Amino acid sequence: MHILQVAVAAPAHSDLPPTLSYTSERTLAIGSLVRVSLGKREVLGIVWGDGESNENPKLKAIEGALGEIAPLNAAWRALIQFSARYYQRSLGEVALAALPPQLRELDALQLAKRMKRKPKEDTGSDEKANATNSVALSAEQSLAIEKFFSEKKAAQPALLFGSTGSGKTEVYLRSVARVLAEDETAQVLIMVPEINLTPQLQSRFTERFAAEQIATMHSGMTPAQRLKAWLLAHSGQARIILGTRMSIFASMPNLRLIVVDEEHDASYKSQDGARHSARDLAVMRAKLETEHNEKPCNVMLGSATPSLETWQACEAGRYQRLEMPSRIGNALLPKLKLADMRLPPRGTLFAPQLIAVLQERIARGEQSLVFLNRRGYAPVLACDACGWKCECPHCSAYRVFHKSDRTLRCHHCGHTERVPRACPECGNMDIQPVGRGTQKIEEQLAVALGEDAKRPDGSPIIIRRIDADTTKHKGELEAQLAQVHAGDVDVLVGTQMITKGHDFRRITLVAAIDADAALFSSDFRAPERLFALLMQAAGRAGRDAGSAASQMWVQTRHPDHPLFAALAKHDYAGFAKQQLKERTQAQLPPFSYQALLRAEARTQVVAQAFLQAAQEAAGDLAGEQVVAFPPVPMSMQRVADVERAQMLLESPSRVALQNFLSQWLPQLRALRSLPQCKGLIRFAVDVDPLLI
DNA sequence: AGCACGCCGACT
DNA sequence: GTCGGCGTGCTC
Repeated sequence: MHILQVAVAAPAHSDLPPTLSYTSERTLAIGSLVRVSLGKREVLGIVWGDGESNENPKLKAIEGALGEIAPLNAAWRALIQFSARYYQRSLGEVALAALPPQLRELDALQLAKRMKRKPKEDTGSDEKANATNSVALSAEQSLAIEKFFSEKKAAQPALLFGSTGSGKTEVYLRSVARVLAEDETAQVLIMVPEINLTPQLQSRFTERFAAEQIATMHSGMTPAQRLKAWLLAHSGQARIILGTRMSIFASMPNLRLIVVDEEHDASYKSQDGARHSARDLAVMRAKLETEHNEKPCNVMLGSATPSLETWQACEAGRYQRLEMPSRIGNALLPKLKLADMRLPPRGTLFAPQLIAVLQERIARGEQSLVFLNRRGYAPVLACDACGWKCECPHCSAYRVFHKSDRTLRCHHCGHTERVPRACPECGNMDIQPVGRGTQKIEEQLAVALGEDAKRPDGSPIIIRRIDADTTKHKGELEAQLAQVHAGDVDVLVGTQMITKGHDFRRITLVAAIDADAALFSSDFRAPERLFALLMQAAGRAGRDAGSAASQMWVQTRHPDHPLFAALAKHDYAGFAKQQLKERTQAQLPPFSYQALLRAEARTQVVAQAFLQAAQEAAGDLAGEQVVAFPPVPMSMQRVADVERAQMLLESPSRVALQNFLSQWLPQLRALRSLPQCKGLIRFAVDVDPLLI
């Protein structure tokens, strides 16, 4: 009789140990998938070890093994183990969440049927005519690839620092081709921030590697598609895996290369469940794969505006930096123009100079892009007489006025109501939308550009708005983008979603309506994000070599801010240097490490009381290395009638913070029974939070 | 997390 | 008299 240690989907902080012991008639390889009974139900588990465990004589036997599926390998298990430890979640929770949902639900019969079905035979036959590397490489690209494969220490992470349009994608493609050609079993993982925003990257991979099975992984897929993609990767049939942050946990037995495109993008940080950073895990995974396998696994992080964490790692020599400063075809980056918003009267939406240049572009038959670079721009309804605003009854937020169906909607809890005819407080009939939504920007822009504005052929101008509202149905985004590409649109108005991933070759002017909120934000990462956003937006313009006169306009009341000086020179390095200096002085990341403890409760008092008790518990453990700041309400204090508070922990040492958290968190469960914590709903820790 | 057991309000 | 609310407790 064998005793197996099995990881099951136990929640973060139940009293259960990391693995549960079961007996088995026959021995099973570590990493095998098994069905086990847990309480009254049968769940999927992963064999994590086979230690003798004599303390419990009445162990249950495993119900069965999923023998058709190969065991998960040691490198994968090491990644799961690391992630559970680092992000302070239970092993089972992380391990099982990393498997496709359908694998967990399938009963043995269905699964056997699926496995028996012959996987589609490789139609690409033997001539893997993959590398149709027809495009000539620039000198910078060649050098980057050579350095990536030769100069660095094995498995040292590399940053591909290439400006917009420098051809990073081609470097990814060549690197992938090289890894696949060197070893016929090799697998590569390409991660992108949001798959639906990067169809161009996806199609370039499918075209270039037409003979390869490519598995895509993202949250928009159906459960069946996810299972299929997972099996393709796990079995090694798919050698290229293209996916969002979830794909970092895919099982790839022969992983040799990980590419993280737009590595600075915040969507690599999960915002629910185990709040992991897929970018950081990619670096760790490459290291673990190298340690556990015979052949090394490399990791390449690509960005024109890297995260300051990554940049600092290069400065410190921990990462290799591959630089590609030039744009392909010598296309010029647009010239930065600042519209000083202190000059026109307060409340002016568009600077007169901006309107003038927009009219010029229209007259020349060129396209422009106008975007709102901050959230909270949504229009709210307000009463002039008594000052009433359309607050959500369940959240500490205003509901947003949707003109199309005349409703007030809360974007946090979904609460929706018809727009009231009169002010609910004082009965005043004159309630007006305030604030600037994209809808309003679109309307006002039409007014500002004037009715007499005409296209070169004399037809009326067309302004097109693209935002979450106009693209919520499938295919709408693509259809609208196609219109832009076809030249049927003169001015494109939208949120920052349109600055991501799409090339608008005919756009010669990009304008950011209001950059100021980020300049003096309490969030220390706001300038970093603003710089990246504006650089990315600028990259949308002037990709065609012919458009030497393309411009990037930014409206601001602080035109002298150093961020704009760096932006004007497209000088990320200078900007990073200045930011890192500030971060050193303030002892902020990457020069310190942070974690947040968040609490949710019926009342704010209880949420804070719990954190208060947690802070007291931290007292002895924290030592001098870890500072626990006082509890504060979260910036979104109430969502769907749940009050939220949080507490920041900071340490100059990652290890000290880790050690502290792993001792502290188990103690916190006991605090729930304190009288002042009655009504606490849940608490969770966020390691390396992006938003504080 | 599920899924039980367990003790108090409005319904056929 | 039951159906069902969600509070507390357990799962190898």
